[in-house]
Amino acid sequence: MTKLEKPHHHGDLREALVIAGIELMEENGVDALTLRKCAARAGVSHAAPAHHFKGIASLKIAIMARGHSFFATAIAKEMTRTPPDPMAQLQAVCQGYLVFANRHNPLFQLMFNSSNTDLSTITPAVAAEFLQNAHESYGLLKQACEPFENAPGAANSTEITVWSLVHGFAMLFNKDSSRAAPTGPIPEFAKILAGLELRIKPGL
Amino acid sequence: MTKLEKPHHHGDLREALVIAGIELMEENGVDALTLRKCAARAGVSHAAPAHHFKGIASLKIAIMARGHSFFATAIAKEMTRTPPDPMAQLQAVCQGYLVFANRHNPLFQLMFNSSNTDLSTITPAVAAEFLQNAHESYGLLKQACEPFENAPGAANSTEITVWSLVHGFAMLFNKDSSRAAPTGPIPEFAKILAGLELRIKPGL
DNA sequence: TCCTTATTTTTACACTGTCTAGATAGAGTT
DNA sequence: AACTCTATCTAGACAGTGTAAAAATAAGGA
Repeated sequence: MTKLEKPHHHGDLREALVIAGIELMEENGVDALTLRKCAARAGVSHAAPAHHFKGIASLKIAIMARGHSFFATAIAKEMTRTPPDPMAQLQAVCQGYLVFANRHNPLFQLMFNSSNTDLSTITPAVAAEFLQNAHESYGLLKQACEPFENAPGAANSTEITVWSLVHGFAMLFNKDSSRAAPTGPIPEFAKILAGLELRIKPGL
Repeated sequence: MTKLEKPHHHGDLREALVIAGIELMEENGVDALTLRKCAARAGVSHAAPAHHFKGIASLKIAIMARGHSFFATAIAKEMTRTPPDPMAQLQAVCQGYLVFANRHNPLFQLMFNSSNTDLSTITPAVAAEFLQNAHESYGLLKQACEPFENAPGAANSTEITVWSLVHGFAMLFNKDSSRAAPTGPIPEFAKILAGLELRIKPGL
């Protein structure tokens, strides 16, 4: 069979389904993500995905894994174009975090919606990929927190604090959250982060 | 007609649907919330809810409003049983926040899932009730932040900081979040909050 | 070539949200 | 009391969804 004819096999249906899902969400929001629509967009029957993903939950995890990969890339890019000052680096991580949450809002919502994060019924390989990619972005933040002091008796308090802070800020005060502040203008996150008055570890 | 016979009218179907929805979620998670199941549990046909809510989105908003009411109550209760020291009060607010997020996790997830927060197609009265109740809990947090200094040039930085912090912490580090820390044990939130080193306003 | 496996389609089913038309109850109004 | 009018509810239908099973097709090796 020549390459010009349409083969029965798709070639890389798995990849096509992930891409289709991301596109559907970017175009029409989280709820537009549907197994059948993904299949249709990939040019394949609605039951075809079953051979690559155990079900819609499994496909969602795969999409979330891809999202976390983009996420880590976005944060890393922001870091590389920032001078190696500790505070500037940490600001860059948060900047990347918030920019991604804005630019890929539906994907971001999916990634951090805990009702999708039931890995128990998922193909182990897909679950593993998701966890690894998710840890990647956290590693960048952890690394950026390294130079700063922690609270006494909590070796990781800074990273927990900053992660909670930036994540909560992204969830609550991004564009389109109708619940947002009954309390005047929202400060820039950079100012919020500076308000933590983090201290460089002695001897650095 | 005597009160003993079953009337054609339900009596308070609207209320019954809200309760049914909350019960369904508490029993089987967020995804168990379904228009038809709510109707069934309220002992009514699947089309009956249409007269009280424009659709499932509208019912969800009503449930979220009820949730925010419980939420504010839980926070207020925690405040009243705490001595009127500013820092203790703020800790109490966060304690109430996190306890609620744990004890009513599906409801909490629903309340803060922005994909449900499209008020544009909703009955205005339902939307208004939701916004009012949502602002109630925020008011308590704002009030507890009142005694503390804000960052220069941001009159509300403390409340934004604390709200982001506690909300992010609740989302990321509650039980069952499979993405949680690749980084050792999670500190108590009280320690995290104390780490902010908030200062009482001069003259208080 | 034949067999085996991987991939996809077809068909079917239960469940969901929504819409329509019709039935019934409740509350006036005259 | 009879009549209307409105609110509420039921019954039925429809398109879309996820999932499962069986049949068809392609790909690759023996």
